[in-house]
Amino acid sequence: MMRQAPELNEREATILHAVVHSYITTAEPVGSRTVVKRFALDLSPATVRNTMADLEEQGYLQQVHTSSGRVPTDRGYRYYVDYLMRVQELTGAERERIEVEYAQRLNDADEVLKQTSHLLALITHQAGIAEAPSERAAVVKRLELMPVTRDRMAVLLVDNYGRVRSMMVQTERELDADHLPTLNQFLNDHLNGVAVDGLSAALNAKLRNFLDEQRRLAEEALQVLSLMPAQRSGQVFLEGATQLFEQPEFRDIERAREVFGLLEERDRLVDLLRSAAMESERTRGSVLIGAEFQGKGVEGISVVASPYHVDGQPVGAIGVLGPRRMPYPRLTAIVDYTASMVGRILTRLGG
Amino acid sequence: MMRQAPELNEREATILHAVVHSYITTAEPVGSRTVVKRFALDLSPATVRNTMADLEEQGYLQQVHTSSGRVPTDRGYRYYVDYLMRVQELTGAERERIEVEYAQRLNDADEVLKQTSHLLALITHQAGIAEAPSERAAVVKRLELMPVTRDRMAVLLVDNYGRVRSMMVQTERELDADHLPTLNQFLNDHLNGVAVDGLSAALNAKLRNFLDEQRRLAEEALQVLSLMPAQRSGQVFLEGATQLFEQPEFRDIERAREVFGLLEERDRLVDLLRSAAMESERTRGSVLIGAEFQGKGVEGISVVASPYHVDGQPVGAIGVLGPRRMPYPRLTAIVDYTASMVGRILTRLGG
DNA sequence: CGTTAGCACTCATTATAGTCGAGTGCTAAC
DNA sequence: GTTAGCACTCGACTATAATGAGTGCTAACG
Repeated sequence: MMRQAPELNEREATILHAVVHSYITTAEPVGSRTVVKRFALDLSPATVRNTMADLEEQGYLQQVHTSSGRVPTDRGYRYYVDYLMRVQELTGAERERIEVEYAQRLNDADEVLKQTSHLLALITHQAGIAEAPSERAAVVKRLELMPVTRDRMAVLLVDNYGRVRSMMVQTERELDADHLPTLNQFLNDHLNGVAVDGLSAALNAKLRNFLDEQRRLAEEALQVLSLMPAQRSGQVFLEGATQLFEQPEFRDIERAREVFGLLEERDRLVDLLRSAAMESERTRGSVLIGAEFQGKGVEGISVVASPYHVDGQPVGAIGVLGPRRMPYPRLTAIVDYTASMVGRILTRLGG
Repeated sequence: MMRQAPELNEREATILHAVVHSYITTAEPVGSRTVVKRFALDLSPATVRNTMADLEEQGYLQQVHTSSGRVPTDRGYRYYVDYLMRVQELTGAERERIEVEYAQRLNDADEVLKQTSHLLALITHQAGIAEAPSERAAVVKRLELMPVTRDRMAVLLVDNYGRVRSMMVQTERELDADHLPTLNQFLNDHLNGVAVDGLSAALNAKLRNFLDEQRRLAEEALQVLSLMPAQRSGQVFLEGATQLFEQPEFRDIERAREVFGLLEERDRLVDLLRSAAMESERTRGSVLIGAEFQGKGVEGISVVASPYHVDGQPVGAIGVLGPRRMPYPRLTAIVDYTASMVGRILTRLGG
């Protein structure tokens, strides 16, 4: 039923599990009687009380006030997530739901991830977050210059995620329209497959091999590329934030305000999502709980996240954000499965 | 000091003005003594009480409970906005602040409007909303087909707002790469200046004039254009929503939830913004108050909005959303001025 | 010695009552 | 028409008590 659980003996583990589980579902502090009854333990409440006191002393549980029931601490949740909770398989219905959601035509990575944040919000009832692959790390599939006005030009770039990115460039001298197809041809011949933020470097490296006409083209191209604005990092999609109001922990206005403030600042949000996704290396489940966001200025929330991979490389992350009291078994399953879906779809897109 | 005020006699108007003004700044129900003192009226509280009772009977004021001070009703706010409030000139500092905010390089309409929502949120302390011009109504500046893979092609479109829109199109048969420049040339020769959602129609209309080679090109182009996905209507930018938590009317969780729910549904948001902006024809100030959003499922909020114009045509709207108790004189001034800025900038972009 | 029954104790929650004061409506006088 | 005076209303705040869920501790039990 549960993994090897260090530090705690079996009874302690059982009772911690019971408390966390009960609290997750009811949002009420858990008393000794409740534990015995709900989990049909063959123990008396008094015994459970003793164990609970031990768990409190070790920092896994906490009383909201003397003589109230117990509530998990961050540490308690962490232990639960790492060692106690049973991995929950997705039901057939859930799996199907996800498949259906991705069945429609999705043309590029941005659409896929927008859809993902929507899906996550919908089925988890938490805030769904999805970070698109960084534009910097993307690879050029196609590059094209397109004159717009006499002194402005659009640099158009299709990357391996199917996204088209356009940047306006102010050109110094007028462009020779007839000349452009040649230049475009040149660009595509030499820059296909290069990482977006390495375009200039790649061209520079090749420069010595070029002669005459080719060299002239390359220099011209370099000039344009140097004018390109810096690439943005991956866009973040967020959906379902309003659902957080349903959670009793956010009925307190100050709390709600803190969280919504966080959600509005996309930089901090990505930071959090990434931190959580990286947890998957260190601990199980890619879960970040409460105060584990050190110095990130938020407390009382958890993030369940998972990186998604394209060609074996992690290129972005998705996840959900909510109160610490979250149904982790279900959420980790959903997030992991969805992340693998996203990876698969993006890989297909890139081909 | 104030315009011709129908329906109400001078004293009533003065007192209504005083009550609304006071309530807007303090968020506290206004009593007769307060009115007399804060506005140095040459009347006794008792007289004011009588007039307030009259105003209540006529539906301009309201008591939150028997023997409490008065609070404006929707109707009261409406009268205040239409007839009583003094138009407030922007201070030099405010105006400069706005100019500075737009001084940086903004390459296309989307950036301009994103910046606008940010600016509005910042200086009004309400939620700032900005709707970009509809992509449908935009005019083609430049159109280009770009092969991506063997059977997929990007249709790239630069519009008169500097935006580049790209759409992936699945092509039936393989594209002849050498042939593409000719086709692109053809498209630009004939479709420049046409509205985006009228491309096919425009080409169809010209069809009979073409012969041979041209006709072949046109038919080819039509085929591609017919595959283009439908244009989206204008994107909405929203910023500063979190600031609404500061307002006492949104300290009630249920209220906050309602509003945030609304803000998350972009369709309803645009709808509201447009309704409010259109008010500028019917009433003064482009303000929509509380229950005036008939059947839109929101109460207790107001929107101050203003359309912006490009080439004399209204093509979008900007505004702010907050509680009904808003500093209308300042907000209408800011929103109007900002809207004219946006219009000016977009016009310049389009040239 | 681990487990449990019993019991005194704590503390959030709820209900009840009382006080205070801002503000009203009404009446009568100016 | 205006105003002073006054009884009245009602939310906000405070105090007090009752309730009950749940605890920690002690002593007895197997």
